[in-house]
Amino acid sequence: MPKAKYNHIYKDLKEKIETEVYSYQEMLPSENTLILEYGCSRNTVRRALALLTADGYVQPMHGKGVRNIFQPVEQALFTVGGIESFKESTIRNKRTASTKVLLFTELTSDEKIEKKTGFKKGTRLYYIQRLRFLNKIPLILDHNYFLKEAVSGLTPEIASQSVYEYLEGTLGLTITTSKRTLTVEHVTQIDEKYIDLKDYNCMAVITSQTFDDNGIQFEYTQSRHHPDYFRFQDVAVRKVH
Amino acid sequence: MPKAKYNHIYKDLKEKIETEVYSYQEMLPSENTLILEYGCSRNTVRRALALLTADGYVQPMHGKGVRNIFQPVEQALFTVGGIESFKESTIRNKRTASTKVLLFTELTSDEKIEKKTGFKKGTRLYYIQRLRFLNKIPLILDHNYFLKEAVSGLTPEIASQSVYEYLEGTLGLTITTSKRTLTVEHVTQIDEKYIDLKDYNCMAVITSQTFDDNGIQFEYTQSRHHPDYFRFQDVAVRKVH
DNA sequence: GCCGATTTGTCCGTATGTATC
DNA sequence: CGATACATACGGACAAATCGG
Repeated sequence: MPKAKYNHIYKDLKEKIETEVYSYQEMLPSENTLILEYGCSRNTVRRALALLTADGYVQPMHGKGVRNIFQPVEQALFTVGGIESFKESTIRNKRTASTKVLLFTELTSDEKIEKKTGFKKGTRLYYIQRLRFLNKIPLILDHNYFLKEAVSGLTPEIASQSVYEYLEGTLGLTITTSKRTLTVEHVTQIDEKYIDLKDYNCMAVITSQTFDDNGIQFEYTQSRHHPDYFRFQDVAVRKVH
Repeated sequence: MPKAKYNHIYKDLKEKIETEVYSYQEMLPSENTLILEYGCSRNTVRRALALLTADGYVQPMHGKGVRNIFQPVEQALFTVGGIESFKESTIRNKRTASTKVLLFTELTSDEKIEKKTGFKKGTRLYYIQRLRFLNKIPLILDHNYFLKEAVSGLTPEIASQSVYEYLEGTLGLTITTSKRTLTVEHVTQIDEKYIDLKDYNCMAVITSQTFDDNGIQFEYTQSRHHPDYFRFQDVAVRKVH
């Protein structure tokens, strides 16, 4: 599917870095060397390196070279990073997962919902509550709002499996951009009802707006995580100098 | 001095989007139009658009155009985003800020510290504890580890102002990459001693490793935030398709 | 459904600037 | 000073997706 040459180079270098073909703080081959290795133009090599830079894998140094600054991290418990579904996350985190649908209903956006979710008043939505289990333990409570016209045919059965697989596989929808906000909030009654938080009185909350490849927002989700099983990772890079 | 042309175009378009010269869901001018407007090559325009895409401001659609998907968000309380110092954050969040240095000391990294911070055993470090006030209220507790050889000349006085200003201004060091992990943790005795958390028994914790433009890690920081005054924002974009 | 025009996506080759060694 | 390496910019070519007639 992705035949893009720069993407191939990106993945190849990424794997070499992860498997320590290049070790921490070591220099990668120069751009000119990589051009010869991969038989491509300078732009294509630079594009792959730009992706690695954005991932925090390497650091280009003007006039000197490109340094590997990747350090393996212990994937503790449940780590959230780029765009991926719960199912994909569990696989990457090597957990067995399951989902219980607590509520599956339809509603129409009003002013209050519009302010919260970004869906214009009058829009038809699915509202779903789901409880997520990792290794049989209930750890995450999801509140999903889906744009009905974009995800028609959604059923509780699908919601208990992977909604994203349905959207991407069956409907041919492409998830592209996700804007996320992370906060820490007090537990609610419904949190306590389903999740054993021991003595914690708050949860890690990710709210996200997700857009498809037409720039249409089709999802708003609030995902409430057990503190002990939550870790969010991020790399920030200064633009320009 | 950012004289880069793509950066100028990026900032110009960004401002036009923020001031709603282009409104939400509207198409931006086509690449060819922008080439004429800015008098530059296609690559340069595309580079600016790529930055806007990474910011979650626009979404390019193959064969159709580039859509504005920017929505203004209410900057509630204290929002964390890209790389910036506490001082820069407070300015952007329009707060008045101050800092109290609780502890300023030197130490040598051992195995335990190496595992936590990434600084090799035997490395000389500054260890600083600082309390951050917003509008006179203590809200953030910082534990900083700085690589001594990279930030020589650091004093408690500087630590009570802006360390980053000292590093970038006086020492000519360039902050480039920051790897961050966000978790929710129980409050500690020292948290409770300095910060009024009301009935919260946990805090939002950002741990970060920061690298300079030589790819040298010069900082490890754990920043503990009051839940009511914490918000972390992020945009994730799918690579390839 | 077809065809041509438009628009974004990928890739190439080259030139010039700037920082490092 | 020259060689090397990354940074920016240009112009051109072709592919792929979309849209209107």
